[in-house]
Amino acid sequence: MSEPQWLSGDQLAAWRGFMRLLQRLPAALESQLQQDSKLSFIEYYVLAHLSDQPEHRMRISELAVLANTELSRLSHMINRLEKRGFVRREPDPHNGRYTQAILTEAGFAYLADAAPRHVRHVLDLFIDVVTPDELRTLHRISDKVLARIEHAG
Amino acid sequence: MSEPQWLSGDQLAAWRGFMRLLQRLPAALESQLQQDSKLSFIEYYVLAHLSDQPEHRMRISELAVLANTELSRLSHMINRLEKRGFVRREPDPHNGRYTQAILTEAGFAYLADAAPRHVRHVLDLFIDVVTPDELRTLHRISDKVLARIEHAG
DNA sequence: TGGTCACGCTTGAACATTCAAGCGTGACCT
DNA sequence: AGGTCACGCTTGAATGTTCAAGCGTGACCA
Repeated sequence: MSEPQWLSGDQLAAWRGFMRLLQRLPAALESQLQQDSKLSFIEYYVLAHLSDQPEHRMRISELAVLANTELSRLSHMINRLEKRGFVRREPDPHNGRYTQAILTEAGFAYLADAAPRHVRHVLDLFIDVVTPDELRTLHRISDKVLARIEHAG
Repeated sequence: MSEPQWLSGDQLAAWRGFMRLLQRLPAALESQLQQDSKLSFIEYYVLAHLSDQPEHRMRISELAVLANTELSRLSHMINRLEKRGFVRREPDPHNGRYTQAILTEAGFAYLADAAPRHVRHVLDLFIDVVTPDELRTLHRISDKVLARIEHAG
């Protein structure tokens, strides 16, 4: 049995290929980030999202949504980033219930150093390999499937 | 800074959408498998690959390649699957250096029970959402990017 | 036959993530 | 003011993964 007969041959082949990509692409990017900057994929994007914010600060729960991660995981992660001096916490001045994560100077500098290599890798492994038309299609697919996932979940 | 300027606006939007998919789709499938069958994505595919083999058995190192995982992780994983009675180990009769993982009857039955729901979910969240043409494009993209990754790594 | 080596796999410790429970703050009601 | 509640976040234990080291087997060579 293995793969029940509800996917056609073509569908199955496409799904398998895509699943492999789902595994490999993030792994490849992680491994570059890890090697060059000792950051996991998600740590990188946490720092990146913070650096996008006006004051380099953001409520932890918002950050969790953007980074697509559970609050608990993010909280542990921020502990580690705090230990490394890249981030610190502060209670939200407007509402003591919230906590803000703030990118430190050191964190910003670290990110600025890591980013070019990471982006180069994204270009090398992905963007440069795909035609603009394929990229558009992929974008459309992503949006549709994501909508389906949100809607189902 | 955050996202350096080496991706155009369109590219960046597409990449972000796709990254989100990269996160969400596996997570959604995992969560279904976990809930319905107490299996992780990768555990499911380890069992599935075994069930594909002639005797429901396979060398652990080959399985690691197919399942896209490190040997060590797989070894720990097989320990757990062994404890659950889904898999057992045997030295390869032809070469004592190798070890085979073998799907037990119970493991096969468990997989057979889990599979339909999983496949249904794959159809629901992914296959049914995408046109045949889009699927073909995605297949092509996957192959190209994977080739690039292998080639680079 | 014995020595060395590469390789497949395992192991245990370090590290990260998940899960369930709990703490503190502010909102709302009386 | 005081009681209750929902929510944001944290915490520690359980679980899973990664990393580095080690064991055993067979290949190769003398």
